[in-house]
Amino acid sequence: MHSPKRILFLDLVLSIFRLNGLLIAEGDALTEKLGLTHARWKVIGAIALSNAGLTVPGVARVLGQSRQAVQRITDVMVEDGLLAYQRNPKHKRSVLITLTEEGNHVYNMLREQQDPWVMENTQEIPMEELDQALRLIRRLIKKFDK
Amino acid sequence: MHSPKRILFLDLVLSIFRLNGLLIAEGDALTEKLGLTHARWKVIGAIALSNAGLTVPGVARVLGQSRQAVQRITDVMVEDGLLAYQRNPKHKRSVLITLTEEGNHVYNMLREQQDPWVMENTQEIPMEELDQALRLIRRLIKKFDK
DNA sequence: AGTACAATGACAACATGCTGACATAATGAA
DNA sequence: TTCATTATGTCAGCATGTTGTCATTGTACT
Repeated sequence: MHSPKRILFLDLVLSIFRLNGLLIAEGDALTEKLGLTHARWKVIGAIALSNAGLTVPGVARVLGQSRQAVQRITDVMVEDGLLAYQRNPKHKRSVLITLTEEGNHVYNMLREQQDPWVMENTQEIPMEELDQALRLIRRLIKKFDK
Repeated sequence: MHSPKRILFLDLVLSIFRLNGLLIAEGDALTEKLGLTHARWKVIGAIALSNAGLTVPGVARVLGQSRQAVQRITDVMVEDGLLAYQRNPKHKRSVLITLTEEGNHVYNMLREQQDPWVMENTQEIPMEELDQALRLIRRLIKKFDK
């Protein structure tokens, strides 16, 4: 049962693992000067993109991670002055996470690094191809995310 | 500079992170009964697929990981009797990794789990789409793997 | 042959992810 | 309202990945 499809799929899985590792390395390199890491990059991005404000479990849901993993990151980022916890009118214990002034500044600098990086890595790739790949990946995500 | 392409690419990056996490969870679930984990799944697969025999840094190169990470896994798997280190005629210190009888047995059982899993998750997806996505991902891997 | 450079094993420190467990708060159903 | 269920914060243990360092072995070049 070494059908071509089987090989193709396992190849795809291994390639996802591989690309994931490389993207983490890219993220770390990209954010090194800012004192960030790839994990903090993900968190600060999620918070910056939210309009209504997010709680810790909220960020975890957005990123598809455990709330404990996110909590550990945000706690450190609050210590470092990038994030602040604010009272949540809708919940007595579960506070909202916001960017501090410094956090906003770091996010803007992050964007200045990230934008050329995105440009550089997509300019030769047609949007059509990006879109098709994204659709397949989303399809697989939906399959596994139950 | 919120070009559609930029959004698309960042979306793709986040989706890769997400799918990676889900695949790890799938791998853990798939191998749980065999006493494996997703990391050991990757290693045993790499070794089983190699004809000539692999060293620890060799496995690391195949998987795109650090040799130290692989070494830690293989050491435990040797302790557990799944792998064995054998003298390498080409190198005094860097031994070859082989599957023990038990390791082979576990790999065969792994295949019995893995094959239906692959079937189930690809039967509705045309090979063409898998192939296109794989090509794009490989293209990105090549870009970042320098 | 000799020597510089690369590859390897071994150990350590650290970042990040997961799950489990427990107490407390929020929510929904009877 | 009361009670069961769910959500959340917190702490702990563990698996896995990274990088860094050092000693040793292999390789290649002069």
